Amino acid sequence: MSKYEIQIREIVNMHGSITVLELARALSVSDQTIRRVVRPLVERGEIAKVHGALVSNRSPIDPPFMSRMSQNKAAKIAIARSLLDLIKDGDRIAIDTGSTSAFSAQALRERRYLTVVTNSAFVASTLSMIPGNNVSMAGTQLRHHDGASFDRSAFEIIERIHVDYALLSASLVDERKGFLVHEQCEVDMATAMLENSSKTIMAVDHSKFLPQNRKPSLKQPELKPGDYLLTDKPILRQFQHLTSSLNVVVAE
Amino acid sequence: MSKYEIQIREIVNMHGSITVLELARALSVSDQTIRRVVRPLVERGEIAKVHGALVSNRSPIDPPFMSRMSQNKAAKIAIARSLLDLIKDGDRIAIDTGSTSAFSAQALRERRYLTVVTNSAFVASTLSMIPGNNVSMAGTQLRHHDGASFDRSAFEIIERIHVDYALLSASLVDERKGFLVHEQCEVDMATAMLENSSKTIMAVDHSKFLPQNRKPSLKQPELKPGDYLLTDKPILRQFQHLTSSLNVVVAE
DNA sequence: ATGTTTTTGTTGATTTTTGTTGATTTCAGG
DNA sequence: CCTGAAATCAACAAAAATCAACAAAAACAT
Repeated sequence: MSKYEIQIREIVNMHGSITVLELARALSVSDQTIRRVVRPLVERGEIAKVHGALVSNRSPIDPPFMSRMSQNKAAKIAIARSLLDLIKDGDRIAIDTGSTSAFSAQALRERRYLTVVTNSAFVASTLSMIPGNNVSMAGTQLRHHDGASFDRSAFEIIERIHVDYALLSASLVDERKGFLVHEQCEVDMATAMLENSSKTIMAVDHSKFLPQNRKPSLKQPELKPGDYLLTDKPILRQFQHLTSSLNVVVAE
Repeated sequence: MSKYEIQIREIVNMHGSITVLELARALSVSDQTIRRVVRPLVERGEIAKVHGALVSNRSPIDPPFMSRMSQNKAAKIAIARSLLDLIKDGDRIAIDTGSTSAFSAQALRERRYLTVVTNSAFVASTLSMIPGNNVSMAGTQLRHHDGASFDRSAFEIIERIHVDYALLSASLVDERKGFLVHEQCEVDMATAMLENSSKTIMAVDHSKFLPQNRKPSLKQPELKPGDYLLTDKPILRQFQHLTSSLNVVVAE
């Protein structure tokens, strides 16, 4: 491993795309050196190379958020549309971060006079443009991978506004432990939303019921009897004990 | 894959549609090169092509409000792109609301490690997805017509973060009174941003120099000598006294 | 110090990309 | 259906990027 490796990765990712010659000048070495150092990086797939330039494979075009958004797109859109059966004009709703929520926000553009509170800048931006809506963005500093906020002010605002529904999501549904996510701040946010809403809507597409490579371990707050579970395929037997007290809505 | 691919996708998506020749000029290459680079993109379906132009096939999911603010789109895009000459990787910038700012945010996706503070949910959402950026959303309750916030917390956050540049806009440039907007809260926000930045960039397309049906009456804060004025046509004689102490940048 | 190993820069041959020219196609309007 | 302007395509020459090989420099161990 060369001493330039870290710098090169950093610079390439920072620029998105840069020519070998520019990089050579930046590090004051010859272009040939850059080529040599870069070769193993390319082989390992850490950065991509085309004739004329090195390009970061962390493409700014479709950042992680949007790419996550496109996984199981059809299912998420179906779920988002079935949400429209629950949410009526004038309802008040808290919406969490996540790709399903992003699609839900798109769908909810059909509704009017919504009161929305969310910690996702994308959701806030989408729904704030609708005339008649009253949208509050909770939080200040935004995470770069999904444009969501989890700072103290985010919680203060969630806790200040009481809503009819909290729209939550999860990364994995575990047979024994229930709805799981990756980060504690997400649990905290879900808890705050749940506590300040009359009913909770948990939206998880069927892929969340399948085993995953990156396993989340943190448990979402307990749903109340009568809360909703939105999904896109019938609940398998081994999960039914989790959903027996819930209103299960299967989209499609 | 060519080294221009990322830029081409970005520009095409930003414009919605653009001719091959315009794109060639934007990247300072020949039209033939564009055609060659674009061919595989079209084959892969990443952008669409018709006789005469390249058109973005992005789902309506992506630019929710870009279409609504399509007045003088070309001019605003030109201004946004010329902003890239001023703003470098790692700069700190405050961005106000408005369509020019929205286009600027799109353009600034090319930059990395920006510190951004804005009261526009759209700008915040757009730039927060870029890896390395540090984006703060100022404010909570969002106006429905532009997704911007002007509540007390918005000002508190603007005043807490000092930046290199404040990117401001105006609704009309008046020969005698200078840069005008419709609402007092916009003036207040502009003032707060200006006071907490080293340099101010005022971005107004040429249509703002023409008489308008709905006349704004409130005066934006005074620019400092050495501040920037970005526009898309040369300044007419009768306005030159307003801009004499400024760095005027005419896009295109 | 000395010899060995590794890294780096230089050179010229090779490959890829780019710009230019002119022929061909497409489109809009009579 | 025809015509002129604009867009596109094909082909070739020029420019730029890449690669391979070798020599110089630096780092290392003894």
